[in-house]
Amino acid sequence: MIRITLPDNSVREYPEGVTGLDIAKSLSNSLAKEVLSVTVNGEVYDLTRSINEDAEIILNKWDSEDGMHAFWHSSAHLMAEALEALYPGIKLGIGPSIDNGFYYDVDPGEGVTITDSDLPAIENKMKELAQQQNTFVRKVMPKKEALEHYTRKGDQYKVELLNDLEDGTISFYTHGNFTDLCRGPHLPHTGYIKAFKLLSVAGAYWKGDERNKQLTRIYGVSFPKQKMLDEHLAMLEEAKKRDHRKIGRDLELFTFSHVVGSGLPMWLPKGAQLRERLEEFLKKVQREHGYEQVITPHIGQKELYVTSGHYAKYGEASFRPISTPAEGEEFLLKPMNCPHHCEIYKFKPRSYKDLPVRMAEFGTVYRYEQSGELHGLTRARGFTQDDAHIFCRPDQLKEEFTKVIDIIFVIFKALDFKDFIVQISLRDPHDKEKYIGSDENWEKSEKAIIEATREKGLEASIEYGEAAFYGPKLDFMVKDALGRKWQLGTIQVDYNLPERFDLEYTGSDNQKHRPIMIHRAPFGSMERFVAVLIEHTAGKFPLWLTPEQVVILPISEKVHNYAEKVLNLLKNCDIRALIDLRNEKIGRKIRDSELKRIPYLLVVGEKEAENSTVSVRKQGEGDKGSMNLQDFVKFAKQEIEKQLEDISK
RNA sequence: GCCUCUUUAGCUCAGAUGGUCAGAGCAGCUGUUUCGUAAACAGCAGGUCGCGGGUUCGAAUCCCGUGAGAGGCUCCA
Repeated sequence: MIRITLPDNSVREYPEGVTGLDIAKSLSNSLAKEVLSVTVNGEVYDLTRSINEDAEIILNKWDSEDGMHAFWHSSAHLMAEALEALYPGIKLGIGPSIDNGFYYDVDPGEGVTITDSDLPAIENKMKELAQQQNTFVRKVMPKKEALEHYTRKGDQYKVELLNDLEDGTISFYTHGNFTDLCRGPHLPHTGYIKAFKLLSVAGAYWKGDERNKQLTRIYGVSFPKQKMLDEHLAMLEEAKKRDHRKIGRDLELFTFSHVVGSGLPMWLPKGAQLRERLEEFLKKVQREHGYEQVITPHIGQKELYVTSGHYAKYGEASFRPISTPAEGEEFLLKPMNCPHHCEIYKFKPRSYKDLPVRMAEFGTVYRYEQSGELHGLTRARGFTQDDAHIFCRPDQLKEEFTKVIDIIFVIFKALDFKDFIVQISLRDPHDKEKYIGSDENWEKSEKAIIEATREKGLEASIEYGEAAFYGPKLDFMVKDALGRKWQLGTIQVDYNLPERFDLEYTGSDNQKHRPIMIHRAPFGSMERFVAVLIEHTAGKFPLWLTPEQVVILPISEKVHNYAEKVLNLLKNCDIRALIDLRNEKIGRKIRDSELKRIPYLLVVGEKEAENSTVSVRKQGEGDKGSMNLQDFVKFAKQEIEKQLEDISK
């Protein structure tokens, strides 16, 4: 007998070789129906895999990631089985579960393409196979035998995968006629997979390397119940409605024109207003933190970027240089602001007493992003960074770094971004060639970031190989409506540019010293930040920020005079108000204003005009009853002022 | 840049197998209506069907090229 410890710390005895499913059944029938995988001493097992020693176990249902991933992973196998049946000779790459479903990368063979229109047929085959309720059987095989098998089969991708694996740990899963190299774990049988949908077809380079062949990736998602699938698909539809590209058009915030060029956003009046308000807000916070605004030109000599190292790294993949007609001098559209700021630093000799120097600029930059990468405002070719560079002494580095974290917190709190991910991006220790600068400086800056992050009590993941080529970064990522991660705030430590631009300050010892640079952008870029803000708020911006705060809706022409009076009063109190004088019924005016996400709607008719009142509606909440006009003005002003106070705290 | 898909009026979309297929709703304009809390009624106007070639007696529809967009991959100073 072995001793099994359950999550509530109770201990039960079972015969050796007992399975997770056996244990679930012994606890309750309903549990046995819901459980999907079992975690045994920290390792996730199939429910049907025997447990041979004392263990602490957790039975994973759909509500746990380990349960869900077993489900999706098994779904990927089911799909692969269907694909093998429908496309003889198809070769399989990898087929994992992901955050919201699963995919399989396949090579359908020369001249065979799988398109969206083929997905229903694959789904039908999957349905048919799922109904057979084939059990997943795990088998461990020596590497040699496995290699022989796949070599014989001509499955070059699996052979490649096998070559990277340690012998002795190689497991295979078989269900029905389908066998796959796989770590597992899997569901007991395919019948668990009751509801699924194949979502899209995409190209994906083998092993994520663009030098390799591009395989066909099929994405899908599956659930234990049809109702859950329906809800998930409905949720995806809802998410599409929050897409910043759609809301941006509906609310007249920004637009693109293929005549101007792809990836070059143009801010419409309301969007420009919104953006300027955000910029003013950040400027104020930065002033309080000792920053000074600077302004630099949109172009710079090519030499500037040769010096900075950017030209060597990105020159070939950038917009081509522009040149002067007479002299043929080459200039680049600036892809970043730091070299210009370095030159401002050099404007005069600096003393250790002057540091830190904090130079801020809303700098518009242009980068040649690959055409397939452009994505609304989140990935554009022209965008404005809320950039700043801090030039400081080594002894100031950590404090300056943590102060930047504080600013980012102020911004995120002000705009109610609660779910952000913090990522420390370090260099790839196996590929140091990609980076410039000495090992010593890299180690110093990586250490500084890790320490500052720890001192701030931030839970950060460490990603190797994600650093900028000149230094490590601390990134703040936020997800969009469809769960895609975008980097917003970023802080980067840089020892390299000061060296390359030969930046100096005179120390208390009267010797020349090298300052350290911190690059930072709390919003990241105005474009990307506004995009994510739109998707988070669904266009319902906070009162202090929204371009139109109050709309006055007269019921008929008879009260236009009174309505105009209300408008002027609000405007005089610096409330952004507008009036709807259209010859429309009140229901229509309300609807249109609601769709424009205007926070307050003031309905005024003859009753209101007589008593100097307004009938107040709050967006999304309906009728709030009538209010004295003066009282409403006071109330609205107070609410706006309170918001502004709160966000600057 | 690569893979798959899409591209018809400002927006959302109809337009089997090429032949009154250039349409609808909303928005716009003009009238009528002066109205109490999420779409009044009527009329009018709007498009060389992304662009350029080709096949055909005939192309929105088929083929080739190209632009733009979507979902991914790669990339992201």
